[in-house]
Amino acid sequence: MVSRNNAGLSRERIIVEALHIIAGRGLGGLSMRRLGDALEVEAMAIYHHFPKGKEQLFNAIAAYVTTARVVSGLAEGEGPEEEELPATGIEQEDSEQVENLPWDQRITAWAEAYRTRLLTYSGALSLLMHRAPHTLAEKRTTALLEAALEEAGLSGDAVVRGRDALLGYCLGSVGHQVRYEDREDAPAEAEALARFLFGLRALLHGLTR
Amino acid sequence: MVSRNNAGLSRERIIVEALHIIAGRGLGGLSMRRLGDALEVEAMAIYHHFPKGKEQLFNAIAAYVTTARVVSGLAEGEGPEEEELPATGIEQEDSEQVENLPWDQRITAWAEAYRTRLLTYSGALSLLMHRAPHTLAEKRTTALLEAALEEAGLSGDAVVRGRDALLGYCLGSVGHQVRYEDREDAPAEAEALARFLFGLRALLHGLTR
DNA sequence: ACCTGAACACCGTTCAAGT
DNA sequence: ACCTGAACACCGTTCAAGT
Repeated sequence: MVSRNNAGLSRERIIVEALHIIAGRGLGGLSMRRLGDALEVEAMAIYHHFPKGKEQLFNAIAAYVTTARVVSGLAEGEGPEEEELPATGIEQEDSEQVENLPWDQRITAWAEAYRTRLLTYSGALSLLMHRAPHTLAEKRTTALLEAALEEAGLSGDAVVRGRDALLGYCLGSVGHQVRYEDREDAPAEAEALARFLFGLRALLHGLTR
Repeated sequence: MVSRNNAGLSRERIIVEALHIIAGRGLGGLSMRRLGDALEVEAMAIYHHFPKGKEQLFNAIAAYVTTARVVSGLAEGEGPEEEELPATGIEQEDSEQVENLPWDQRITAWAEAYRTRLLTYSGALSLLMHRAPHTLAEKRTTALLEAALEEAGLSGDAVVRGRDALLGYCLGSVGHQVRYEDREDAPAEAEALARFLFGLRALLHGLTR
């Protein structure tokens, strides 16, 4: 046993460690060799879990970041793949928690959680701009938003357009915040959240009247 | 004269060529060496115009993409720097064209132009997520949006919050569109524009009631 | 099945040198 | 002032080999 073979390598461990490096040194600071070092493994071992290399790892990170289970801090299970995942008890708990609220509170609760998740992994935000992996989480989000908007009285094209407006607003609101957060005139997080909710309420109001 | 020295190198030529490469091969396909080849120059010549290297070039690209003059297809002058640029006649013409419209049409005209610009350079969209260069164009946008919202009756915190909601919505709406455009369920551009305007109208309505 | 280690082509950047 | 060309450290990825 001359090697530092760590035997515990998995897709999720790799993704989590990659996100750790991204958080610390930025997306440009993530290299396969550095990732291997952090995992106490030769860089080439990563290719056994992501045969298509760094691009596939990026896709997996994008899927991971946009998967709801992550935000709950309950990400010890399997990591999300490009393929769909079977539902987990945890995710169902999350949605039941919210199931009996009025439509606008359901959307607001989802939006706040999504925003938190994106902010937590803000270093990976630029990965999301060109990747929309098919995940179960994405389908659930679509269903949640469309059902809520229908409950609010929307129908026809307005449902899918309203849903995209909300998805776009959340993505862009976080993007705008992250974009400006290294500037001297950047608002504190409390004010950033207040602005997010202000715009969200306005959008919801405008969509449903 | 043994070299391929092209003598016409400038910051703007470099930026434009870089955006061309990004459009063709993606952000990851842009390397200093490839950029040098496209400019018919040794890669190291670029460092004379961007002494701090690729990161500085990325910042300049981000500034360029978010500068209004570009969208008019009138970008033959000097490129935007990280520092402010003096106003140009072209930009003034643009704003006068719009100056006498009602506030909501001013915002909508700006938003459509901004969206077009971001879509034109969508390959560089992820560069914007972590860069907010101080440009004259940004100050003008801020002024335009805030003045329009005040004219609509907003005051106090609502002005800056409404302004950020609009900036976030535009960025995110384009981001959401680009994100999904390689998927089979992606809407055509006409529908994408319709969705953008639908959400924008809703947001404007909600902000001002 | 899972990981190593050498190898290859490519990359960003520095620096001394050329004009 | 502006560009070249060699050099260096680092990178992604392939592949044969080890266990």
